[in-house]
Amino acid sequence: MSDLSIDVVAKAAGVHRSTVSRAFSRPEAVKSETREHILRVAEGLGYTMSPLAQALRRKTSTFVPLIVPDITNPFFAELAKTMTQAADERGYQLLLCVTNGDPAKTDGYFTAMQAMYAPFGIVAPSTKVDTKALKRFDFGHKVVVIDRVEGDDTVPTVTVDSRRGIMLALDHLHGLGHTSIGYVSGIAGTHTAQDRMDAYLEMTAQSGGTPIVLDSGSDLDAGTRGAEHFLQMGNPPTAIIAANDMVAFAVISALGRSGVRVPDDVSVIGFDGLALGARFNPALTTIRQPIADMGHIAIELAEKQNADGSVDHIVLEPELLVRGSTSEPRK
Amino acid sequence: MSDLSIDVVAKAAGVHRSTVSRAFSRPEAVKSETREHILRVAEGLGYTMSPLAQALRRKTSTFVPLIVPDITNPFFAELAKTMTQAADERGYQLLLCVTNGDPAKTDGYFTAMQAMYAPFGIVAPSTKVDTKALKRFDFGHKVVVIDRVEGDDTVPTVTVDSRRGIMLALDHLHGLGHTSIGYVSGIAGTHTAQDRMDAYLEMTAQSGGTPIVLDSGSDLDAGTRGAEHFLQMGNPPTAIIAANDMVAFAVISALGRSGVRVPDDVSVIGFDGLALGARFNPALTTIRQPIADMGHIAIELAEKQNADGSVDHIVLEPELLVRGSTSEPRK
DNA sequence: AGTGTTATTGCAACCGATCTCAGCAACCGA
DNA sequence: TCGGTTGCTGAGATCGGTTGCAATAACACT
Repeated sequence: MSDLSIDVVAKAAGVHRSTVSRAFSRPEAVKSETREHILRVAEGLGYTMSPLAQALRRKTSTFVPLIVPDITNPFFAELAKTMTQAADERGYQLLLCVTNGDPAKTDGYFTAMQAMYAPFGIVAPSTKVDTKALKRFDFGHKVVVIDRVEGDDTVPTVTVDSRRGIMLALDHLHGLGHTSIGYVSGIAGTHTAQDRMDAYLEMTAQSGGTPIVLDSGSDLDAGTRGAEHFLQMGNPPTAIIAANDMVAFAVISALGRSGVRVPDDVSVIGFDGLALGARFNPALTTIRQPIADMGHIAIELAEKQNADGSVDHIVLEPELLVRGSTSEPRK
Repeated sequence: MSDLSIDVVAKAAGVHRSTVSRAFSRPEAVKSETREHILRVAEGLGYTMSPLAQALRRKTSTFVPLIVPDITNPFFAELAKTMTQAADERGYQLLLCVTNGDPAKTDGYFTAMQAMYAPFGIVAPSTKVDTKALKRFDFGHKVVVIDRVEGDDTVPTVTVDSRRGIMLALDHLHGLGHTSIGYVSGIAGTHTAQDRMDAYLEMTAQSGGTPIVLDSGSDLDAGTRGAEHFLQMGNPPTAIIAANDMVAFAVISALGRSGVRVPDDVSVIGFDGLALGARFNPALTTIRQPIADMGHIAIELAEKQNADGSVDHIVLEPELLVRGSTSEPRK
């Protein structure tokens, strides 16, 4: 039950250890008869190959690091979940690395992963990624980023169309009859977050409205501050777009503490489409990002880059998810 | 910048590779002069030891698997977060393994971790753990379980005192004037979940009340069903204890959809103390589990067992966290 | 039968460390 | 001055596989 090395199996099967090795990793190079015999013996012994030894010799492994700033944030949690699945559908093992937003830790993970011969990595950043830093590691040449990156086309990315998402939100709110719509930024200092805000600013201006940015911070308290700001206004907007679901939760919670009801007094729409939103009070209307797709695509992109060196930038379509936190403005 | 093996450093420092090895892993065995020189050279080259090679040779590594059923569940996410920290404070690397409740996957992770020479593992189960299954792996002898386990004292555990937690909740509610208190179970089929429910049953009976179990399922929809049950009652309880925070969220959300207000119409108290609860609407009153402590203690227990073979069962004290979802019953 | 291919398998070096053993120099006491 | 420690370093086997190369077997063809 222990100490099962390849030599043990080899002996038991009456062949050389290299043959056993081939039987597992290059089946076509072994006579099918022999192979089956070996496999049977191995099976009987309960033998599995050591990924460590394999990686060491092959100088490549199946460990795929997913680097996220905070696993406690449901967005990253959902990403981690779908990526785990996507990864082992393809025979990889996802290694979750949590940085807490500390760049030093990110660096640490990169060197570690390089040492583990990870074939590539996925980064879901909380701030604008510094591609130069990424490339200080030769490993950094094989990274897929879940965000838009600026000024560097050499790293594959997957994102959703922020403008389109904001447009969906705005259209939904306009359709309900809202004309005064506020915005609360927050949490992530990524390009994506920036894009959402820019889109909001631009599009409300275009439609003749006045942008009302309730808070533009990028920490966890943006939602709370946005709500406070809202409460202090003499003539507050009738609807609020939150940069992401977590912020929307915070906004609604803070508003509720002051007796402001959603959607009765003000409509709130989020951005992310977290499963959790369906269990919020009220259930959150939001712009859904296809998180599951993002996971699969990120891995495909990485594999593609490894294979033929191509660098793609995939932009996914978001989708409006109407639940309970938006309604017609009260007259 | 690449191909940095121990031999390269050895050559550069003019010593044998075994000396370099010692300089890193057994500093006291090398003349301090030599050691410092080696370290300096290594530093200059940007050298780090290969954890793979180390693990292979030493037959022990610093990889610590944390096996959870669902990382999307904030409880496990918070656990993962604190354990990550606890782990690398002690020089371990936490490997997050998500099973989705599939025992086969759990098995897979165990063999994998055994192959990686993990010194021990932590299991946060979603169902009663089968210690027999655990021990089919020699690795299984070095596992700490985050739950109470029955009929097997040989595996270390860390839990919180469920009875005490329920008592805290009941006392709080009684103090506010509630006499009719319902209960919604849910999500986890663990001993812990069982204990909470048993405690509720027992203690309300003791205080002369009638237990009202709104739902006793153990899936994600228990909360919703519990709320439905509540709505159909002619004379519903004035307060509800939820087996955990996620269930409480679902209860409040479902209640809200039917126009029932928390805490105005009914008080709801959760169990877990998730950070997310503070951002719920209303902010959730709950029984806080010391999740951070659990993480640290789990690792300590594992190390202790590794060191002297001792098997401890730590029971932590929960704590009442009063936020906005409970108030006096309406008359 | 003789020769050229091709399919299989064994051999042995190698991946990047660790660790036991042995060698050697400096040091101690008598 | 000599045997006995002690401190430090080098040699080389080893962990569990992989892989290029050589050897042999098997088969095809003329």
